[in-house]
Amino acid sequence: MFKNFNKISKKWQKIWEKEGIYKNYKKPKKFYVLDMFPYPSGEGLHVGHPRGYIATDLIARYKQMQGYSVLHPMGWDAFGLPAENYALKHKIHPKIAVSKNIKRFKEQLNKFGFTYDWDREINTTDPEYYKWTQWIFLKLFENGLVYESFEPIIWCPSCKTGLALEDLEDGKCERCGSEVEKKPLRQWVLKMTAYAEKLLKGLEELDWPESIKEQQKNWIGKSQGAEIEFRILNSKFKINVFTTRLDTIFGCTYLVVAPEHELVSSIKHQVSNWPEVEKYIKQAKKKTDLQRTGLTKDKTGVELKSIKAINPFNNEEVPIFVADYVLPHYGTGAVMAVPAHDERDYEFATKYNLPIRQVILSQINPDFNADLRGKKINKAFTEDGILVDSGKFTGMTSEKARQEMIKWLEKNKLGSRKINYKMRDWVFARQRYWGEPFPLVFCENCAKRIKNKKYKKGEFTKGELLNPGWIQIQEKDLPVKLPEVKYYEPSGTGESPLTNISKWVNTECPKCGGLAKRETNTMPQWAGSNWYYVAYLIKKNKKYQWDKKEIKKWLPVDLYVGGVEHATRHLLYARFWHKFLYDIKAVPVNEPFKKLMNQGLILAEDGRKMSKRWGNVINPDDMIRIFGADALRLYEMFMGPFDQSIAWSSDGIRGMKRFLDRIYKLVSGVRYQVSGNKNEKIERLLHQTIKKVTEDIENFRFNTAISSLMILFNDIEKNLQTYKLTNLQTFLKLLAPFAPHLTEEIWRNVLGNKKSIHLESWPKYNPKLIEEEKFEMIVQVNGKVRDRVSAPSGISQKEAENIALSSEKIKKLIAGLKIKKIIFVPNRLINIVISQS
RNA sequence: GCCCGGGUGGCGGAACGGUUUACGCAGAGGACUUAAAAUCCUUGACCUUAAUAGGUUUGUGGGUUCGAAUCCCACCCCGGGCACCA
Repeated sequence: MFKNFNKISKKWQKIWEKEGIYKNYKKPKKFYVLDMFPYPSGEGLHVGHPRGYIATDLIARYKQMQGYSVLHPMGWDAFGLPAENYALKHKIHPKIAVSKNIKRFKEQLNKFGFTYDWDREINTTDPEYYKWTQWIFLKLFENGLVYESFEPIIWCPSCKTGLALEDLEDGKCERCGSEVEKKPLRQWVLKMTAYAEKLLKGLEELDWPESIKEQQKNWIGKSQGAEIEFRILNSKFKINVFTTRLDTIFGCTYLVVAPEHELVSSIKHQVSNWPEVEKYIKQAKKKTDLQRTGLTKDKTGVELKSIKAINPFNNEEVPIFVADYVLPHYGTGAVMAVPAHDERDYEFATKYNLPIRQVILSQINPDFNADLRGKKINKAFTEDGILVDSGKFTGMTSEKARQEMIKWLEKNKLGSRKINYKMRDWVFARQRYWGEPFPLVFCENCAKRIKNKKYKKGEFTKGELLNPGWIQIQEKDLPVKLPEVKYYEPSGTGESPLTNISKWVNTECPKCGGLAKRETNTMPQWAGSNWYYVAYLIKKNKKYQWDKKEIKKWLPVDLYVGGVEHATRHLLYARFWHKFLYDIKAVPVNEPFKKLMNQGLILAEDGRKMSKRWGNVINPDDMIRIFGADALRLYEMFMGPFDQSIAWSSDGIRGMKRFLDRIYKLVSGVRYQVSGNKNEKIERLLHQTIKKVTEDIENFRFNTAISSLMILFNDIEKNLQTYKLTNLQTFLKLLAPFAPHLTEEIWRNVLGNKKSIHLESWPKYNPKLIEEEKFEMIVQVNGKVRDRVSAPSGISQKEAENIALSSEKIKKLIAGLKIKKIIFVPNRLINIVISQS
């Protein structure tokens, strides 16, 4: 190996830091480029982690050269289960573990020569930081977007905490892989569903990968339909059902309610087979969602005997079933079953021998109709069609019928238009130590006062009235600090370990001054990452001030880079909080991240994920030691398309080192023409490269940008004597964002420039200089390449024909055959079409 | 089951209606060296041919087109997401 650049790299990193070349925030145009901040785990970084950071760094440098004020900060997401589990395993306090890990991560990152402004470094576990996490929570609470719930939630028996739906992977705990259970638990829940429509709508204007938008859209899961009221025969009770297929209602032959449905217990005296029903319900409630909804599972259910519901459209009496395939938390927890037109209902009806009645005819496939009508149905027809046997709606299309039927429902006050979302409210409490404490206390006295309505108007906030007894800590008393403890193991009882610290728990009520107890649950890991992109903007002297001027200056984030795995977690949560902050006018824009890019994974050479378990982890420290930071940076960008997963290759990085060595060798060892004659060929290649590299960086096609830089350099090497110094300087500028250390060394040390290359301006290309004067014309006969001839650029079809037809090869091929037509693509090719003999 | 993304040399990939295989890696041959490493030069899919040359080839099969890796239809395989949402 020619030269190890590590000393050089370190030298420049120090100088850049000292000169503060990345902290130029005075330019009028701003660019905020953000990485998804890492979780400082005990394992340290492997070469896959920095792939996104290299890209953002490259873009930061590129934008700076284009004259932008570039903000590129970095920080640590350090609360939550992984840090706490790591601490438990290694028997050190999470606070110590976190600071140790951060130190390690920072060292590793700094070796890459990234442009981070470390003055703005943030850490979600810093009380000064979580003061504002708590502040946002208070605002949510105050505005009635937080409620206490005692519903059974998902519980991980290994992590000993409740989880949100989003924390599951394949129905198992995303952190430890354990089978989860259901457990009734006191919970704080955020009303994320109140923002469902805004979250969905906001997606439209975002420059995000379509697949991520699609994932969020599916997660939000909007359906438009109708809610219909079914009366119960001989009873005051009613059942409301939600359907998106109102047009099929004449085919409804029974109703199904979830075991949790309130109707079931309220009318149990009228149910003749109650013991049987009760048994079924008990069993169903024990199951987790996975067991209940697992795809292999057969549908089961039990009829509520002696009870009938009345279909408001035809006054038909239909039986009612309890079945666990109906979900309690979606829609009304009850459905009208139309077995002829819904696969699930069809399956259930077939199993329990219930009538199947077709009311929609297929317009596309009449065979299907013949089968359905009269004869035995063997499959549900779930598409739209034409209504039959549907009273006055017969003959309408599904679309039209849905409209008319809703009108009819609304007129007769039997139902209405309704929109439902799959997304659920966010279970926001964890029964663990290592998280943000809630800024809430419980006061018996205030609870009583609220219940007895003995309070002054305006004394309690919306949230306090919604959750009687829960009182907000005042803003001036934030942060509520996480107490220092010796033992922080989760109790497993569903109570947080904080419960045992009576000194901390017992406090004074900020409202009435009476005795109060602190909330002992903590916030989930995602809380701190919900607003960290704002935190960078408002940090000053280790403290944070909600500085609206700074926020306005920088938001939204212009470019956000990170992994796809956050599609329905962090990226949805953060958008939710942001939209809330927008509504209370704490931020000036309604979406936080304008453009999003996902980096692909870097897999180990064996094609598996890098993991300690497989012993296939590649450490960037080693790569940097052997090949240098620039070679590693360049290689990670060159490997393949940025958003695609790709396997590491230890040979590949060697090639990059070779490329850099060649550059250094050439520039430091040879004299070049300081002034030379104008060389059009070189100018052309140079300007083509400027264009290509610029466009490729804009489009995240770093691999092809690098390859065009290689093409240019190969030519420089070959024809060195014809290149001018300025040509070489242009090449170095184009390479600078990719290989910042080497280019800086050459720029300042070898070429003797005073100012950093990273403060130079980005080269511009001249479109006129790109045009070629000659081109290689492809001559095809019947679409097959038969010859290549040199031709002047811009020639007409006639001229091209003459050139093509004078080619000996072509003459031979078409001799004696009739030319049917000639296709000419200017500056590219000519295709002679002849009749086949 | 549904929704995305992807199948191109020995390998990573490039080209997204017009030369398939840019650029890089690995390989082969050569130069330098006592030798090796490093470096530099040459080479570069497959089949037929002594060579010239011709033919085949972008997962498979069909279609549109003067011309398809690229557009359309059907199927196969790999990766990811969602999953009884009425």
